[in-house]
Amino acid sequence: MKPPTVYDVAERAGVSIATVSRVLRSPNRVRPDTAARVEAAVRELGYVPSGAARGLAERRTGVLGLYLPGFDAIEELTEIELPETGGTDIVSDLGRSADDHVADLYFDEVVRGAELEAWRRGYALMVAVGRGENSVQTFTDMAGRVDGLIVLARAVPDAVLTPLAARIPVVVLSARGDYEAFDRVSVSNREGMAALTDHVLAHTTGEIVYLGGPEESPDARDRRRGVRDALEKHGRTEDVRWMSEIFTRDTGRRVGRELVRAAASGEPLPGAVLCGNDQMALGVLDEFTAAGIAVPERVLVSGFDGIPAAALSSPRLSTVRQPIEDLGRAAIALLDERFQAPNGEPRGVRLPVSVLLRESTAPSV
Amino acid sequence: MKPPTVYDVAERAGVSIATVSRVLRSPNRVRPDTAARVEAAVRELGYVPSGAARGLAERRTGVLGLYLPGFDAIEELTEIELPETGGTDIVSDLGRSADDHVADLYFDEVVRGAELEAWRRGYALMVAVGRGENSVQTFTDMAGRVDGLIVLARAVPDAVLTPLAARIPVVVLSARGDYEAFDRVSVSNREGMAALTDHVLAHTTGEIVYLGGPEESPDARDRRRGVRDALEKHGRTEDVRWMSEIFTRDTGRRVGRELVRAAASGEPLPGAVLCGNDQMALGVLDEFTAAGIAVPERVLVSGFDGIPAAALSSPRLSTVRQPIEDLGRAAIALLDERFQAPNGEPRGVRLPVSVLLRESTAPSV
DNA sequence: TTTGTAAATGTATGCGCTTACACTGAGTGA
DNA sequence: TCACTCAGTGTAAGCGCATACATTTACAAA
Repeated sequence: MKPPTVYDVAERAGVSIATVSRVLRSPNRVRPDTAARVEAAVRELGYVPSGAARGLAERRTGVLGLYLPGFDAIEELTEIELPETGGTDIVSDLGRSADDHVADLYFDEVVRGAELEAWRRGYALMVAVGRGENSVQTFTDMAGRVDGLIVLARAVPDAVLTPLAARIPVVVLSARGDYEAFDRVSVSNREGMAALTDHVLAHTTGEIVYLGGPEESPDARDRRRGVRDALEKHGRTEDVRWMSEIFTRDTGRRVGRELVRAAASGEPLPGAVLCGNDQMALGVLDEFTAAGIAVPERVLVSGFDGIPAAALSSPRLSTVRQPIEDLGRAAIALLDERFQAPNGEPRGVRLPVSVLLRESTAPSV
Repeated sequence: MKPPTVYDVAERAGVSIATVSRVLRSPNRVRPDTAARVEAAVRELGYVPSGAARGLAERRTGVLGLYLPGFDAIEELTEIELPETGGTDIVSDLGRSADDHVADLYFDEVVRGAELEAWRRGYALMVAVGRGENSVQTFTDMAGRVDGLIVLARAVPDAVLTPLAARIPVVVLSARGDYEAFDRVSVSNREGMAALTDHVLAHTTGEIVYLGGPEESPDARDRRRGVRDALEKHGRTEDVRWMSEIFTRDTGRRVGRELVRAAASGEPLPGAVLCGNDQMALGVLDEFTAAGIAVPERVLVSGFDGIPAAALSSPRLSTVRQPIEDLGRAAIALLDERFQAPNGEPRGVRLPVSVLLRESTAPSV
């Protein structure tokens, strides 16, 4: 049974398809009684206009796209069970440690921000993620169905992105120096880290350990640069021990243990351990706390990201909060503005970060 | 400058549009060298196939839809600033209470689950939310552009949903007794609450306070029924004081204060305070802790939902975790199966909940 | 060489809608 | 009475693609 079309509605209402279309698009251009007849026919047939046909005829879809590179969480997904019976699973959850519960998938917040802003402005949002070798395919697929597109920097080869940008508005997220031909949104990663480091340097004269993320990560690089900026400002570029590790709480614990051990064997504790993200910093805190090393009295610790857990630790963690959700929102806003002014100069928006000074770097009194 | 079409590509490659289409859809049906020529032309022109045209011709889009009713978070959104300069905002965040930071928008997880599963299965997901009086419009708009649709129960009038379901597969989320003609997914709200209550009743002989959500909320109603089920099982339906309030932490605090005050003026403390959600329970805990009333030694407290904060409180909160993310995932899975078997019986999937027994209801030793 | 067959490609149609343009008829002013 | 408007409606032409069917080509067999 085929879905009804304008033709069916037109026939039933005794009008032409043009009139049907008008009733749906510009109701004030038809006489009220014909409109009523058409609406009745629509209702009786359960007619739903085909978005594809409309999009084709109108050359716009009212849909915005957000494209993200694939991430592990998807690959790890297993088949979901579909029980009809439900049931209750009773779990004794006593004595577990209250930790990595908070899945802090960076993308999540971007997606949510984009969704909220898109909805607010009356667009629908289509989200797709690349998977394996089909990712370019997935991307162009999506590009073909939207009026504008948001892409995470480096998620798509330039050879694909550049020609596309000539067709529809494209906003690049987290672009750094590159992508100057595109509208783009980023956050002040580097400045934020510099400001936090600045604060820390003002409160300790000891050695600084910088526990940063992997060399390849652009985020990690920016944050490292921020640290260096602050060190240079204070003329203390020699006081630092640089480390590059993966961004996990376990990494933080491991490094924390090493520092504790070193201290036990007589070496001085560093004045501060700056971390490239909150998870690492929490790991370091875990070990310091376990070893009875008082933070911030004996050593300062700081993080980056502003995840919720950073406000629940003890001591609470000084950190830099990135407005990730705003990243998504701003991108949608940029797209929307680009529709108004298709040929303006590319805009680069930089969102401010918040340096949250909390107990873990409070100057020892 | 108009986007290139198959015609442009065909002309450039010196072939017909049919061949271009074949190169894109079924590459093994064209000679490798023609394919190469076409691909070159595609690249040179920056051709991106129109999703609308394709959808129209193929009568499918590869897109699934998720429709949610509007919620306050959107209405409250203000215009976002788009600064070009970035900057750093330094905030002294000392001494703040570490609390409602975690925005636990129920929908979030549904959306995320649906996204993950859709991506995993190679679909794109389109998410839309209804806003004000245009919501039906938004809904049909979306319905016209997708191959299948997920809708939250009651988000759309039956008069709209029923005829649509004859056209494309529709899955209803959180359907209760109704919606039997649709594929649907729900969780064992009632059974979960019954199981948790059962556990609590086994560990106290005192009065039970049930601090539930608003009467109108179907969720609240189901949970209340679960409590009643357990009370009946234990023959203690008289031991309970029922309360219906809005689902906030402040509500919990207010009620907590009342109980503390009553206790101070000589009334006995209840044996347990069961709450309709975690936020309320955390509010109650806040006040008990502040007043020095030991939980679980003097009174048991439980929540519902399994939000992250419930695992970070002290004592940690016993609660029932709903597999919200799975709700979204299961819905997508159902849709996908429905594509295989368009005419099967409607399926009702019930997902199991997990009762998480933690310190807040641990039997006093 | 001719013929048969399969692979490769082209032609033409239709998917369901919007909209420019053409047409109709009722109302207007002269 | 007769142009002349103009609101209301119809006609028809695409929008860009996939694909059934028709045609051509390549190549093996006769």
